[in-house]
Amino acid sequence: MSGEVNIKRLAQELNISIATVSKALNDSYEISLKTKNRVLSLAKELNYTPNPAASNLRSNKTKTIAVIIPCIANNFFSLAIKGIEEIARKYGHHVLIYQTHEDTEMEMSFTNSLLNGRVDGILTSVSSNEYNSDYYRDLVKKIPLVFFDRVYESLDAFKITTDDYQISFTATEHLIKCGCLKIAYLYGLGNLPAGRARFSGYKDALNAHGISYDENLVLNYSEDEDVNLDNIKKLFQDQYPDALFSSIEEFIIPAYLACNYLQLQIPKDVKILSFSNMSSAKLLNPSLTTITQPAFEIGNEAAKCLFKILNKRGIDDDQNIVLKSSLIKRASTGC
Amino acid sequence: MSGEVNIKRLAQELNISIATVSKALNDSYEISLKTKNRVLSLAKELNYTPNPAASNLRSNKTKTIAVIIPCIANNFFSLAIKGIEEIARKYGHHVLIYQTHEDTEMEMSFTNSLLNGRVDGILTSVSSNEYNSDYYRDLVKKIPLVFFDRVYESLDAFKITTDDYQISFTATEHLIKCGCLKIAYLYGLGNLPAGRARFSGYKDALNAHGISYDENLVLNYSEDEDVNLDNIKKLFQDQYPDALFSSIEEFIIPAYLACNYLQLQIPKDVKILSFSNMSSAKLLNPSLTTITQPAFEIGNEAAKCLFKILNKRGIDDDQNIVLKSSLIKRASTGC
DNA sequence: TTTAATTACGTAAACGTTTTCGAATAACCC
DNA sequence: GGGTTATTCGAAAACGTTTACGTAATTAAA
Repeated sequence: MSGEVNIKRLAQELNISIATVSKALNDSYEISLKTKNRVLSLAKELNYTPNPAASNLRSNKTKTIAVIIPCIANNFFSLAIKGIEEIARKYGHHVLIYQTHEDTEMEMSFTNSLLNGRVDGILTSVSSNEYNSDYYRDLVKKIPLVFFDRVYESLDAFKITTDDYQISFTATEHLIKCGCLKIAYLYGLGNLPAGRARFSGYKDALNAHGISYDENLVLNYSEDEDVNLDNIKKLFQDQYPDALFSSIEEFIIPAYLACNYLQLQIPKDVKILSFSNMSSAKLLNPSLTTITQPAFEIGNEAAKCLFKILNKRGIDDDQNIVLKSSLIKRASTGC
Repeated sequence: MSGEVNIKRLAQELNISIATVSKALNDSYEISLKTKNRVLSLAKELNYTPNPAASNLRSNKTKTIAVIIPCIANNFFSLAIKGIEEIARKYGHHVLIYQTHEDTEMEMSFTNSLLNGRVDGILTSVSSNEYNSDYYRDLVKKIPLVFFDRVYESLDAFKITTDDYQISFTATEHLIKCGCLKIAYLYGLGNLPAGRARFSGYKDALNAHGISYDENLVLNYSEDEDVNLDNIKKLFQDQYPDALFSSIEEFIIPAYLACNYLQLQIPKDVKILSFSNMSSAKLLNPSLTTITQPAFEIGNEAAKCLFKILNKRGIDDDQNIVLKSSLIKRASTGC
């Protein structure tokens, strides 16, 4: 009764050739409706699905895409993946996930392992630890690829990003309007365009309001949580900032802890604002003013873009899609 | 110069047969060290990696595993995936991710799509919406599979779980010791063993301390956030509980919001305790007492278990691994 | 009626590996 | 030196599809 069910078996039981079966399954115009129905119903009865390896080997299509991100345990990326998955399902594609942990070597190693036909295309959000655009300049010629959020600006490639500069400017202005004059900047994302854009928005907003930029108020992110906590404490003790503007979510916890430790009242003594997709931002003590990126939509758009490429449609479309983030004002900035 | 590089090309350039190349690449004992080195170095030079589809088709090995979970944008699952990925990398395997969104139909559909040789094995955390153990009873005979966290108890299969009953008992006792007498239970996970175990721990702890169980204090989870919020408000207005014990993270935000809305002070008027892997639990207002599952380790153990099966080792080992969760006492329970 | 076009299906090659089996050479034993 | 055993490699089949091409039967066009 059983025994592996493959296309040959279907052909035998129906007394037709395997070519006919294959074409019927792929809804080819060469096959009559009658035969198609016979094939389909037997396939269903026997629970037949084509062997992916064989199909892929012959057709050079995998129905699989890869997502390469720094870390999955991050609100932004897990939401983005959710957005990607939704589109992948719609197109019947499978999704491979790779985490680089911000390690450029790993990032390249994963990517290279996908170039032998394992996937049809790649969605990637690059690591912030090194800027190797040479590698990606070659890569985009080899495989359909869409960058999202963490992109390489100079590259002639498809990119989905957000209005980092503008929203950062707006957010800084908000702090200024709330009366802050010494706004510390918690710097993340290294040399990536997103990191630089957020920083520029901050500096330009200061400048536009006649506040001089002070590099002593800028703190760089460390991958060691404890170091960040210590650095923030030190920042408070040395510079007495009246606000913290964090460019990444990872600073939130140490920032709040430092305030607790130093008995600083938020927002009375210091105001806090951060880029974040943390769902509990509204429940923090006090609730946190955030810049929230449309993470799900970014994933969604990136995937849509990739499938456009895979289906050879709209390649002439604009290569850059920029989505808007939103500033959600809450108690941590006071006003 | 270029042109697709495959095993035939390597063979030609080295003037040996493709069989020899293949064996050399797979480190076969039949091949001399000298030839192996020649092959390996040319492969490296040409950036050759075997075509996965061809390899898989012939060998019936995919070097790929699948992870099927309800939702990736959930702290527990994203951490678990991180744990899974770590092991998968160690074994050089790729990881496919599927989200069921608690939809049993989707869950079965995804799973079925993996039975034609797309993956070597599956890690799954089942949906809570329906209890279809018949399906899984058949499934485990067809493909290597390990359940984690959300398992089917009765099944003769590999399962990685946590001490839900015991930790739930302990947590309930903690609330009782803090003086609570009307502890409401926010019920999640439907009919799954984890859901029932957590509930039993709660009830048995009440019983052990001479507190009678009141079903009016039990609230069931709804997938609609607003409904949960309304239900919690209603619960407060009708039953005046002095504590909320939530069996899933999803109740936290509506619970806090309801308290805010009704001007109930935590922990003075009502104490809150919840299962959760939320990293910001310590920053909530007030900080939240949690039962935290070792999510990363669960993923880790589940993956290890799967690779044991795939490598046909230790099949005689115990099929069930139970890890310990921890009760982290914070301000929301007061004492 | 003849010819061309259309429809519906089959034959067989191809995709890039892995693996079985056989063969050739070298090494060893008595 | 005859026979056995290692060692090292190659020829060819196989994995389960897809697809270019051929062909027979039917239909349409002339």
